[in-house]
Amino acid sequence: MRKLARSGLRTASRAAAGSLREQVYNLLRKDIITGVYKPGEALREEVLAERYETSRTPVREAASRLERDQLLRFVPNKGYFVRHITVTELNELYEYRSIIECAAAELAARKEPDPELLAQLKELSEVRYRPEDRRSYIRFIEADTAFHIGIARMARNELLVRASTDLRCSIERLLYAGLDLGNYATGLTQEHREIYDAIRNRDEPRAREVMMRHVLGSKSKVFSLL
Amino acid sequence: MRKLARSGLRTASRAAAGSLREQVYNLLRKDIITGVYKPGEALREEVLAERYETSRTPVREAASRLERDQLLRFVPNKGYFVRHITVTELNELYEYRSIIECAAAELAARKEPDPELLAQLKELSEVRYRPEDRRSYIRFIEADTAFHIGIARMARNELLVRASTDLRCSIERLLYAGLDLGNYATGLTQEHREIYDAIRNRDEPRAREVMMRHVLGSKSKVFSLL
DNA sequence: GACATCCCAAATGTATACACTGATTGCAAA
DNA sequence: TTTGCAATCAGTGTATACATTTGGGATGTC
Repeated sequence: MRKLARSGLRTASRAAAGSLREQVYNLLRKDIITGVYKPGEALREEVLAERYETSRTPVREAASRLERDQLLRFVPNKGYFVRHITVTELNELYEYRSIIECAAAELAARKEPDPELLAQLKELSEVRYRPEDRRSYIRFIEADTAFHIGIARMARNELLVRASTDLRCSIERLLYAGLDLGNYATGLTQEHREIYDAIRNRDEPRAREVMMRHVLGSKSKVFSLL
Repeated sequence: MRKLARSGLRTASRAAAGSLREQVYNLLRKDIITGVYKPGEALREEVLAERYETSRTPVREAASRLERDQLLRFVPNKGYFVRHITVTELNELYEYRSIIECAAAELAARKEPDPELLAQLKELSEVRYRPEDRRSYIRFIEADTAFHIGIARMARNELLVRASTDLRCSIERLLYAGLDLGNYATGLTQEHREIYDAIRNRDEPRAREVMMRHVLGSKSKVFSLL
């Protein structure tokens, strides 16, 4: 049985993707974000181990990370459950997001820019999606994530980068939920461009302000879908 | 050998302190913060397992949490190392701290206060320490942590509470380092009182401003010890 | 003497067996 | 019929055996 598993796809992908716990983390994270597992669903270690062709140990380590990412809830002696997002938590999420990302935008505008990062940011800010085109929407989500994390990178603060990265778990999950609900992301590209411009112009107050509008706009779009 | 371990102190403390991984996490965290392990020191899973009278499994889970807390650095296939704090990281730490804690103070002043929490905050803000008295200084550190996390609680945002809690790992470590270096914490009690007053008076701009001064003051004190 | 190669040892990475706990169900007695 | 107790079971908590990787040291050759 070991031999069989080892000889599968896993071995090939392993060298590329790192340790099993990382692979499981990435796969499980994606499956939760994209809605493969429904909120409230119980995830048992053994079942997950089978599904991802590994043992409980890497699954446990991946799951405990996902608990920190707010995607899973852990109950001692009971197991892991896909988190529900309550309205209260949604409010807290966007409040926190505005704190982190507005600070990141302001700092990104303040500090000496890395030309390469700036160029990447420009490209990312121009990614659009076509309504009704699921694939282009998914590409947009990925660009959106890279854009927002890129701003934290420009702020040159690893703790902010990490906070932004952590936030994206929850945000992407909402964006994927919006996928089935209509044209969530209308107008976001234009806002991204404004944020980029403010940062390029080293205009700190405007960078903060435009980012705040962007976050609040996203929030009200999400709430309108409820 | 198992039997022996089970019959030791551990069994008694276990029910109180929760699972072994939690116990190991708390003990190891404390030992790193208080300087039992020196920066750069390599911590091997098996050795830690012996030291805390358990096996590698809970140690691994505790260590991976401590890596997220910025107390350990993990190198694949090599192990865990107690983190050095560089000057760059110290700057980033205080920059991030000011973002999180100023936002928390402002929100705490904005939102409807919980009377019980407010009373606790008042008490905590009054804790002083006597110079040269190591024990009173340690009590002050604990009160300081509870005070700052308490403000995040008043802000009624779990994500902020968590961010503040995470920050305290690194901050406490600095405070314990200051323990051997002199009267680090002079004047902090007075500043705590000002922060408390601003929050009680629901004065948002002042809460933010006083907290900013407090954080920047702490930062320059830490830097002066280098 | 220096360098390259191979092998071994030490440490983590993973799998799995065993322990413990909490919940549920079934049975018996009131 | 209802209630309480006990036994069983499902699932995590922990320990440990085994696999894999990596770095260093020893040995051999140029």
